[in-house]
Amino acid sequence: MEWIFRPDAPIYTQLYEHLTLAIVSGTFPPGGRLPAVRELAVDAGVNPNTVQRALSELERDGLVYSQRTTGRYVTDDAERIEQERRKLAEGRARDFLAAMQKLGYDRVQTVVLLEKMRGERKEQ
Amino acid sequence: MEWIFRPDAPIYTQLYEHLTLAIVSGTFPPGGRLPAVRELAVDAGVNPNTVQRALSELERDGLVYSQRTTGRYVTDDAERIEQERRKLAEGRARDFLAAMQKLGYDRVQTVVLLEKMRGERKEQ
DNA sequence: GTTATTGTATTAAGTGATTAGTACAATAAC
DNA sequence: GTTATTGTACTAATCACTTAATACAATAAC
Repeated sequence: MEWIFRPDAPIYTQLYEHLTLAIVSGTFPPGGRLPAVRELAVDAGVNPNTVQRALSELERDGLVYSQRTTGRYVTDDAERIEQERRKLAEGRARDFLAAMQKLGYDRVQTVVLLEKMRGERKEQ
Repeated sequence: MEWIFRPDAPIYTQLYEHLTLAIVSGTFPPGGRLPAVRELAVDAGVNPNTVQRALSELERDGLVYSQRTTGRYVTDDAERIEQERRKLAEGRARDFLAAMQKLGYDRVQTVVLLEKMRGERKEQ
């Protein structure tokens, strides 16, 4: 995994987001074991505590759990993972619509804009 | 104007965004004079320099200009303002589509989700 | 039962950015 | 020409947050 950190946000935040996406998109499959804290830390070139912090948040979200001496695992609950994916998507959508509304775009205008932007994006 | 600042972001940033929206949405009309730095500062309950910083960014964007002793004014150039509004909207849309793609939503699914969220939002 | 590997807790240091204080500069108004 | 009002510049202090260092705890493996 390629770790590149922007300087404008905390490392642990970026780790957290990367890992969340990796789980939600299936890169780390349900029930699978994650690399150990120290392993991830070496891999990413950061302090173990920084990784620990990111993983704690994932645990808080219920996406991973830890077993004291064997390591950390992605939750078995595939439904939970899918639920998280939907929750993240709806949050994004909600924020987006609110921002567009503040800019004076009603929903129709918003969708029209999205359609107009077709072709700009890679693939999809 | 009601100034409420969240603790999770710099005040000057929030001022900048508020003021940008006020200009772009016509609350501060083109060519109109803005309140003085010290006036805004008292109104918002912050240090004048904090207001100054936000206004500097607006100036950098070309949305306002200052005349040394008479005050600051919104640009006359209505086209420029509309251009900024579009630019902001397109930026939001771009970021949104990118985030949704990372979550595994293609464009069709994204629009479907937006439609499904109708009724949740006030007015519009 | 010893050891190695795992996660966890606690504390401290560093770092950077935001905000405030204060003084300066320009000019419109009278 | 004086004054009041405006924007501007510079420096310093505060503050909060992130990261690192270090030590502890649990248990699987042998």
